[in-house]
Amino acid sequence: MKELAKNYNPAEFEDRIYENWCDKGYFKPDSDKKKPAFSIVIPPPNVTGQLHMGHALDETLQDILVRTKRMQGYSTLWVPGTDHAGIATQIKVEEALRENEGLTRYDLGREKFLERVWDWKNQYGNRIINQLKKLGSSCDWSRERFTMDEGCSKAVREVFVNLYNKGLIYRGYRIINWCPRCLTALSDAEVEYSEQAGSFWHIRYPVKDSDEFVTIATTRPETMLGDTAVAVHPEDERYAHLVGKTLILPIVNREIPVVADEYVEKDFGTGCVKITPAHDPNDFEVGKRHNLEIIKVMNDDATISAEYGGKYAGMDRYEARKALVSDLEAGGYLVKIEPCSHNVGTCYRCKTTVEPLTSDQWFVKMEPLAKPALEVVKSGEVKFEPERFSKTYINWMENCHDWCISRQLWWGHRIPAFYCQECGHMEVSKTDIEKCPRCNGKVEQESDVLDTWFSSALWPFSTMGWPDKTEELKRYYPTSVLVTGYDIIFFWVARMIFSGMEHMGEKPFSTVFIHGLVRDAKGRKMSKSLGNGIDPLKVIEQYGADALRFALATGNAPGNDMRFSDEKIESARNFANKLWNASRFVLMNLDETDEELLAPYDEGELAIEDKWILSRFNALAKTVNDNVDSYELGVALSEIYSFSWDTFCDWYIEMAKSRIFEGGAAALTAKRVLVKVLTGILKLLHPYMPFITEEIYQALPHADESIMISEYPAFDESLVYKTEEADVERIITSITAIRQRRAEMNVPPSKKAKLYVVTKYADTFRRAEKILLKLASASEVIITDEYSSDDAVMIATDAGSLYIPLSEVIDFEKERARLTAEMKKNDSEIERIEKKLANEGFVAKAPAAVIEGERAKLAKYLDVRESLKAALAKLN
RNA sequence: GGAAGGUUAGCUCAGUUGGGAGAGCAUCUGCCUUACAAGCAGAGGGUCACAGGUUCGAGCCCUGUACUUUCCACCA
Repeated sequence: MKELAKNYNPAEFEDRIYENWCDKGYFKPDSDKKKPAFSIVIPPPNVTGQLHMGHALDETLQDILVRTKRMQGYSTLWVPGTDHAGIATQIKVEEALRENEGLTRYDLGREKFLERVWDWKNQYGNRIINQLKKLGSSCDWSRERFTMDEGCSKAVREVFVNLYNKGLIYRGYRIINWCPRCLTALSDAEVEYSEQAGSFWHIRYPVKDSDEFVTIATTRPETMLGDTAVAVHPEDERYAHLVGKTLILPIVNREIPVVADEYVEKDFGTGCVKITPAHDPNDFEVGKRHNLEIIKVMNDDATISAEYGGKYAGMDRYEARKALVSDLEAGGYLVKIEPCSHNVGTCYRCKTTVEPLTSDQWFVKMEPLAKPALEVVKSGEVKFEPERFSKTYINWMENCHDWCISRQLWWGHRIPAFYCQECGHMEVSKTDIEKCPRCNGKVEQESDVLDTWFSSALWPFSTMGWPDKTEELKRYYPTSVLVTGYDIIFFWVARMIFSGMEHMGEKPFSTVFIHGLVRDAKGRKMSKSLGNGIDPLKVIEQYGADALRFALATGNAPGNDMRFSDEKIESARNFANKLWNASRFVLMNLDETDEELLAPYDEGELAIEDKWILSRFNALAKTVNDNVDSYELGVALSEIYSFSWDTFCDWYIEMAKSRIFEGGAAALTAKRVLVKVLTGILKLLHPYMPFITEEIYQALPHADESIMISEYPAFDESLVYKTEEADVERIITSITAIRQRRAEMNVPPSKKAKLYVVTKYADTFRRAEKILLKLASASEVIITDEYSSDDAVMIATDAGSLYIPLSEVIDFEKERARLTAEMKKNDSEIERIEKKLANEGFVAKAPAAVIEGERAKLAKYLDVRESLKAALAKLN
């Protein structure tokens, strides 16, 4: 038997334990085919990223599920891996390149630059993986994947070509979201909107060959360089006469028509809208309807183009805006400037204001893919937990536009389209080609890469070897549950679902377990710019991974955001310390052999408190299992917490002490029960706090090589002891009442006093005598039919009347007042219940169990009344 | 404009089919009781946002109001 160190110091054992688990191969799925399968694929963190609290929460929840299922006898597979994170990674490498060498990626060229990114990936790719290990994650590391590894890349090509051949991927000249900082197109999901203060410029456009003007209102005057029409509502009488007329675009002096389109709101602004098809999604649609010219006035970096910019060419879009406004004013075209606030789209990676512009891009046609993906959620085949997030999903899926998947980056999966330099033919191919299949001319591959999320969407099956028909897919697909934050339902969850349906013909997972964000103590989002992020690794260093996991897993409901604070982590650490010390106590009293301690006991030797704690533990096992099944991990954990601390430590250990210190057969029984229940607690807790539970388990007499491969406690019918539970609850009630009275009278525990008990549960009190002596500061327990003197403190409980002769500290006047007050309160309770039971509606309609409960309560209150009556009679 | 959530103790939050509200931290009192002061024993503290409704019974279900958070869409 091992002894535990005097103080709980997680840093001493966490790494050692983790290494051992890895060495033993416990994280690999059990090959036993008879075991049911349970599988999870990790939401792959960015390969160059660093562990943050969001990961820590996500990992913790997954690990809790995986470890629980593993102990419950499932063959569990948890696939780890990382994401190449196109834009994010490329930006980082470009920044380093600029800082260290003063170079841009163009200086290096595509090939050389990509070599640098791979170097970077190889340098930092392990960092995040090692950080995940620090948390205790029980992933099968032998199956670690990367979204750009060979297998995943193969899957990406397969999917791209299949979708292209089905007409679900197409190339087109459309208006898209463009980030002038990242120099790439973005999907709708990658644009974040933020409310910004702006201005509403009212500008006059003269009507050709007339003195008339129309006044348009715009928030983006600089785009007027690309105006190709002004639109009014077809039923707007104010402007009906102008429809079909021609306007002279100020400054530019280009002629543009007035068109009628229902898109225009008569009552907003001036009722006239300038139409810039190249730089506004709505205008683009209007332009299509009226066959308007598309004039793109901006370059990729959002400077004004030389072709259409005139004197503004080369200016940044905001510079150009300023210059234009001032020129308009000078020319007498500016009517007024109104302040207004409007939503501006920004790049989700760099927060630069996106520029809508027309461009040649690749798209995924969403409508046909969305259909089955909606069906599978609506039918409940894929369930969101909590349920409300399915509405978020359905709403998005029903309204999403085609997905722009091409990115003007270098880091990513290069789109497998090949353009013939001779005949212009485009060939989409799973394998690289060099010659045009039509004219044998030289081909060049599309330079764009795919959206990062294109490959993440395939993660549940690409990591299992698809497109090959592998054993893994057969056994572990669909996966059991996906654990992720609500912030990537659109980016990732939705796309995995339609991808799974399309390519596998089956959902990728049965349940989507959604969690919220981890915020700082003040409720703010943790962010680099605020500098309020809490580093999980530092927390682990200081408090241990178990404390971190506990703090993250408890105290909040599924799907809700949570705050992380020192107070929370300290409280978690304190719990670990409590468990540590309770275990130390048990261990320091074990001097028998492991065989003796683990030997099955005879039920007959059990004391009532033994049966009580076994029965209570059994109920706990049921609650924990039930709550895990319904993804209420926080509830499960807090049940384990309060049982361990309040029930086991504060009551059972204290009760067991008298027998333990006495020695002999009774002591052995007590020790066996202590070991059994403590081990049970450790097992239930192991998925939540894997390290400390293993460390203690190894020190205790134990049957399995490791706690993580032991069997998870489950409800056991043979361990229900209703009678003993009620008996011990009565004793606890009595002890609590005695302590309460003594505390009120300022009698220290060290001052012992006799305890006279008048009760109908004499046998129970007799069996609990030693417990009462120890926990109720009794010098002697006298069970009697009647207590006749009037010199004692009287305590009325439903278990009986308790008398403590402490005449020297008693103020009889106060005693009388207290007992009278208690009587009054008790009577009002009696009255309340009697009234309830007299209510015909209640008796007729309430469930039998509820009525029975009320009757039992009434009986208790009536017992208390008897006790109080007797006491008051003595005082009067 | 649409949708979802929140409003419960001083603070942060639980509260799972409706059956007289809980935890952690904080506060107050008393304890170094041979596992633990990161602890032990007690105590105080809540018209469960507000107004109606359903029900024998509502923190929980329904309607409305107020404040608040987030997401989506967007009228230039």
